Amino acid sequence: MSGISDVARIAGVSKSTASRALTGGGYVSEATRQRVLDAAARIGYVASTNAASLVTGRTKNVGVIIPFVNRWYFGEVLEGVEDALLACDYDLTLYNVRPGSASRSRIFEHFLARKRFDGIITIGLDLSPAELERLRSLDRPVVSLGAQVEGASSVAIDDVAVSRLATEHLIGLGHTRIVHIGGGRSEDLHGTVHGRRLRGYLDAMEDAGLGAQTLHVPSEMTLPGGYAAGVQVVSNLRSRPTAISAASDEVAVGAIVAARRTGVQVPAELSVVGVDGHEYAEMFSLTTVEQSPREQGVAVVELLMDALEGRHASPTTLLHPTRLVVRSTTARPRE
Amino acid sequence: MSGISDVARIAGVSKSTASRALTGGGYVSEATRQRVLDAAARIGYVASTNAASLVTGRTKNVGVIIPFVNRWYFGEVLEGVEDALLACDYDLTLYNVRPGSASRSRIFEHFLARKRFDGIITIGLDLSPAELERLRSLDRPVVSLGAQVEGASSVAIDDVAVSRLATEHLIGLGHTRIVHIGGGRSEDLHGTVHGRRLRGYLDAMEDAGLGAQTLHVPSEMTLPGGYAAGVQVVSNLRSRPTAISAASDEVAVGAIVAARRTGVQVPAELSVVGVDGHEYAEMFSLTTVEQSPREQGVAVVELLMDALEGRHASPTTLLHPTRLVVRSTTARPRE
DNA sequence: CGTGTGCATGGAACCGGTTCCCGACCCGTT
DNA sequence: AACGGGTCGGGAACCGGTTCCATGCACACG
Repeated sequence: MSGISDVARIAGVSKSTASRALTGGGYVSEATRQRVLDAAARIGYVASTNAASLVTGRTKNVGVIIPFVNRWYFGEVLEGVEDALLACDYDLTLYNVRPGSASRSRIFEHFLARKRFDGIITIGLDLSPAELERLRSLDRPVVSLGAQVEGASSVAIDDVAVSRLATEHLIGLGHTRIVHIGGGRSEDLHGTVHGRRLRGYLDAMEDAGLGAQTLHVPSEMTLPGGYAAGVQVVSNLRSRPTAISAASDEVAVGAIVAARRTGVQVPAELSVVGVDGHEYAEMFSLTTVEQSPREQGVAVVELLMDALEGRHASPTTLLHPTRLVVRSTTARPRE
Repeated sequence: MSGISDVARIAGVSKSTASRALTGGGYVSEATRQRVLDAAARIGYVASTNAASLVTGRTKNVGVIIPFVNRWYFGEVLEGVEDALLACDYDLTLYNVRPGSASRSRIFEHFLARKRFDGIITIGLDLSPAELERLRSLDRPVVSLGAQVEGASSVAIDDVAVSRLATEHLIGLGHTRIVHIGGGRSEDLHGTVHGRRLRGYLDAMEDAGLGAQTLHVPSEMTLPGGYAAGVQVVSNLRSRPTAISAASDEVAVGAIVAARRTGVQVPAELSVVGVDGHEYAEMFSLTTVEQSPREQGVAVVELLMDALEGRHASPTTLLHPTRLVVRSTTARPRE
C-alpha cells in the first residue's frame, strides 16, 4: 500500500514537503504543491488518518453511543448524524448499547478507552455516575441528544411540552376522559423521555381541572406495545375513554389498529393523538406533534464541531422546535 | 492521558517488557506480568489500537457499508453485526450510503481509502464495477450480506425460493388470481432483492400453470409503499385478485391496512402473505416466510473473522434457512 | 569447570505520518 | 557590498505502541 514517502519520491521532494503540500501547512511553492498533488492523485494516495492522529491528536473519528438503531426515532437520528459527520470529513464509530445488555459496561470500560475518537455523541442515553465519570476521564468533548448529560452540550425537544400540547389539543376539542398510553413509572417524571411525556399529560390535565381523572396505561414505545395497551383501553367497556394521548406515534398507531380491529371507530368514537412525526403518521392520517430527528442529528453534530474547534466552551442546550399537525384521528367527542 | 511508558515506569520495567506482558507475546516471568497488569489496571490503561495498528497492521476495526439503517431488515442486521463484532473485540465504523445520495462516491474514493479497518462488510449493496475495483484495491477481506459481491464470501437467503414458497402457499389454498406487490422491473430478475422475489412469484405461477395470469404492482419496500399499492389492488373492483403475495412484510402490512380501510375482509375476501418475519407480523397475524436478519449479521461476521484469520481462503456462500409461518391472513378463496 | 541452552529483560529501530528547526536562496534596503 | 526578512525545502525528532536483537543470567551437561 502506498505511503507518503512514495508520493514524495515520485514528486521528487522530501517527506516533509509532501506532507506540507498535502495538509496545507507551512510554505510550499505553488509549483511544488501541484507536483505533489498530481503524484498523490496518480497513485490514489489517501493519508492514513491513523498514523496522522498519532502526532496531531485528531483522529477524524467520532464515537456514537445509541441504545437502538432499529426504532424509528433512533434510526432517523443516526442517519442525520452520519450525513453531517461525513460532510465534516469525520468517520462514525457505532456503539449500540441495548438496555439490559451485558456489553454495556464493556463498551464503557474497554472500547471507549481506546482513544480512538475526537468526540462522543450520546443519543437518548441516561448515564450512570460511573459511566459519566469514565466518559469525562477520556478528556474529549461529549455532546448528547435527547437526554441531559451533566456538563455536556445537548440538543433535545421539550418532551413535557409536546405531550402537554397533544393533550391540550384533545381537551380543546372537548374531551375529558383522556388516557395516556406510554411508559414511565409515576416516580420518574423527569429522568426519561417516557417520564417527561407522562408529566406533560398530567400537567395539561391538572391545568384543565381534570387532575382527578387522569388515566395511565403503561406500554413499550413500540407499535406492538401500543397495540397491547390499545386492546386494554378499548375493551374497558363500562367507562371507555373518549381519547388517547399516546407517548409516541408508534404507540398511537398500535392503539388505532387495536381500536379498528375491535370495531371502534377512530375518530368518531375514539380520538388518538401521537408524538413524533413518524413516517407512518401520514398514512394513518394521525394527528401528532412533529419533531424532526434527522435535523436534530445534524444539530448535535454542529454542537460537537463547535466544541472540537474550541468555539463557545460553555455547555449549551438547544431546544428543537416542534409543531402540532392536525389530521383526522382526532375529533370532538360524541354527545 | 496515560501511555504504556507510564505503565512500564510504575511497574519498574521497560516499555518492551510491558508490551510483552500486556499483549502476551514473548517471554515474561509470571511475577513481572502480574506487576505490569496491576499497574495497568491501577491507572485504567487501555492500549491505543491506533498506535498499535501502525506496526501490527491490524486495526481491530471493521467498516460496514449499508444503504439504510432505518428499515427493519437493515436495522436488525446491523444490531446483529454490532453484537458479534463487539464480542470479537472489534469496533464498527458505519458508512451509510443511501441510494441516490451524492456521498456514495465520496465514501468509496475517500473514506474507505483511509486504511482504517481490517475488513469490510457490505450489506444489501449492489456495487458498480468501479466500486468493486476500489474495494479490491484496499487489499482487505470483503464479505457481503444479502447480495453477491464477486469474489467475496457472503451470507444470504434464497430470495427466489422464499417468494416462491409464499406464492405456492397461496396456490395450495386454491387461489388463482394472485398479485405480486413489490419492486423490480421485469428486466431485472436477478440483480436485486426486489427482482429475485418477483422471479420467485413468477416461477411459482408458471409451475402451477398460471403463467398467463400473473399480475405485478410495483411498490417501495415500505409500509406506505405497500399501502399505496394495496389501495390500487383493492379498488380494482371488476376483477379483484383473491390473494396478494407481497415482497416483504412491511408491504404486506401496508396492503392489509389499505384493505381493511376499504372494508375488504382479510382473509375472507383477500389473502395476504409476506416475507421477512418482521416484528409487526405477529401483531397483524400475518402469514409470512420468516428469515432471521440478526442471525445473518452474526453469520457474516463469522465469515469475516475466518477470512481475517486466514481460514478457508476460497469464497463461500452461506444460504440462511427460512420457514413458512402460517397465521391468519391467508385462507381458501370464497367460492 | 567450561560451555551451550533457554528464559528474562532492556535498548533501539520501526510503522506512517506531522512538525520543529535550521540552512539556502532571493530580493529589496541601507 | 553587507545585511535582513520572507520563502522554500530538507533532516530529524516525535507520536505510542510492537518487535528484533543483544545481553545477562541460571542451570544442566559433558
